[in-house]
Amino acid sequence: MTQHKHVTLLQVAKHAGVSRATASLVVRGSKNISEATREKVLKSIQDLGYIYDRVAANLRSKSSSTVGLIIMDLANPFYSELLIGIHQELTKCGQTVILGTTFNSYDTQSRLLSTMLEHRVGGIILFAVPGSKSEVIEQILSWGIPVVLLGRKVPGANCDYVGMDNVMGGQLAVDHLIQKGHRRIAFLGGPSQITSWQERKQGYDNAHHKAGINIDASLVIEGPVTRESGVELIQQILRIPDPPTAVFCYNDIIALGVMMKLKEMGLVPGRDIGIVGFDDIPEAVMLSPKLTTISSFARLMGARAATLLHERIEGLSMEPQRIILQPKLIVRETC
Amino acid sequence: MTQHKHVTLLQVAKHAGVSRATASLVVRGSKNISEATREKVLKSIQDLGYIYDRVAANLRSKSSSTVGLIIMDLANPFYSELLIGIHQELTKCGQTVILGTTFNSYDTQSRLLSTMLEHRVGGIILFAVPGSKSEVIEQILSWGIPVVLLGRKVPGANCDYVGMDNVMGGQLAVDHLIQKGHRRIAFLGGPSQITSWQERKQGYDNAHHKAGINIDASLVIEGPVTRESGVELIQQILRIPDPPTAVFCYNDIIALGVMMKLKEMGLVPGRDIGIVGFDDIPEAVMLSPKLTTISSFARLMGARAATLLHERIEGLSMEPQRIILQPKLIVRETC
DNA sequence: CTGAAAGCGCTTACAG
DNA sequence: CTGAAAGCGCTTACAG
Repeated sequence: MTQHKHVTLLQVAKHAGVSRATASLVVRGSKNISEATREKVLKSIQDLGYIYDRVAANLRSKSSSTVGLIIMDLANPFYSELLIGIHQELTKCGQTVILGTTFNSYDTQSRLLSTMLEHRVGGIILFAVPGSKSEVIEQILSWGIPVVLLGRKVPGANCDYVGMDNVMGGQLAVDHLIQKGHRRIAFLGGPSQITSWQERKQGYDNAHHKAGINIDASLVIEGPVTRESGVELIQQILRIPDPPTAVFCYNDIIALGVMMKLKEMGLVPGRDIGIVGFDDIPEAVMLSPKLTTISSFARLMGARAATLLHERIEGLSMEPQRIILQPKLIVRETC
Repeated sequence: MTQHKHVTLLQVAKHAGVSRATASLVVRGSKNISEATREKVLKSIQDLGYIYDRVAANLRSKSSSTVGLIIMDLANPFYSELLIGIHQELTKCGQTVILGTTFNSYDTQSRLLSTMLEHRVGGIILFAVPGSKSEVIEQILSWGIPVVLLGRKVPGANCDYVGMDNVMGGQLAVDHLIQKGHRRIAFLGGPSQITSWQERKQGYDNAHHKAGINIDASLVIEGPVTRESGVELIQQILRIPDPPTAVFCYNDIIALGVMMKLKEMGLVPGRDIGIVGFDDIPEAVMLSPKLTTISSFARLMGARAATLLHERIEGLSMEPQRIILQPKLIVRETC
């Protein structure tokens, strides 16, 4: 039963009294093998404790059964949700996931990309770091390895993209705040170099224009995507001469920090100050008051990216796709 | 610059005017290569757009640069934290992580283990599903592939284990509740088949015995590890004739559900009913009132497991280790 | 279904 | 450092 030395397919074949080619067909689940032969081989595999070497098989057949996934930061539940969606979908089609996290570092991303290419992944799902170059993407594509960009576009890169309508999301959020009577609305947090920030800001602008409200640039402050940054930014914005009556946060993580600090200051979100987040992470509903936010359907987004990548790997040659999910305003208690 | 066909090491060698063996030494960073030769080869690699094929190299040299990681559920921040710790540590030593999630399904775990073995991982970190058999572990070990068990022991399996002192954790939690004057303390949630549940329950028992309080079996209800389960269980336990005045939750996820429901019922955790959780997930501090809990140092636990696995892979042959982290009571606002 | 041969891209081992 | 050969474990292609 237990076997200490490495068992190869040839040994299995000998044990079963068939040829190596036949054994190979059996492990790959070929149709043109008689039931009797299949059973003989499977029994030998059991008896010898044989493990199929997918790595060797991939080398010979020039195929791959792995997919690289590069995201920013597991600590943000938004990415966990994304990962869940991707992982579920990819596992369904027999792909194994190689994981990498960049923590927003360009160098880390470069290193991860190299590592994954060296491991001969069949494709890559990339949540790109700010400042990513389209040349890098194009180069990978030119090697025949499909790339699906997730959440953030890379300007100039002509490849598949799955993301959401951030402009619309920003607009929905700010429309709602305006409709609730707010006129001075801050936009807090997030790095302004990335497209999703720019797009949400665009939505913020659009909503103001539509309502005929002038934008006060001092109400827009960027920052890293952490709770700490939220804590910091809300203090900063409340110190200005004419502070905002409501805040649109770049995402829920920022909103978490903002709310923590507000409660500490004795202010009640939703009563004393309006707040809208972005992403609808599971935590949003656990806060009190519950966070009003824009859902970005992270799991679905992940699943879509996985499906798209899988189609590419299967060689369905179509034009680069752009899948843009529509955001949804989830009104809860903070506005 | 850009290259459409697969470039091999032999082509690089020819381009650089050296032998294949020399080129191989360069890509592996060997010391006994002159600086001039190294530069020539590196230039050719650049010019041709060569990608080192780690898969082929691993096949030939019978080594591996990947590690398999099997956990339950990414949606629980406890596992995200674990993953962060593991991932950071493993990346440091040049290992690539292959990820799998079981969602508590034995079959899924079996499938993931097979897949990882077929991918020739150098080792496996396993957060074992309830009901895992020690034979399976022993078999993998017998193939020379180290396994580190994380968080949950598998009875009978003689291999490395990194976890925490759950008995002590349970005891700390319940000691604290007793010291705060509670006498009827519920233990809610978690699957009783897994060792960590049994150990926390043991701690619960110990604290009661130490204080000379009888245990009322009707105060202990198990259940799945979800917020929904927390919501359900707190309702159930408050309906009994003589309800508890405090609750020790199997973990913070359960506590989250419990607190949500209590607040909905108009009860204030910490004032009307005492609550202690387990794990100290980042959310614990974001709740209001903030959750008193037992920290299980997830990131550290992950890092320790990764280091241990790495040592094993390096072939440091020592007795199977048991690393048991000490839990810590974090007193906040719910008790 | 079998059998013998070649090859995937690399490393190993060795004589020079 | 070079060069030629063998081999890691598999698949491919083909004649039988």
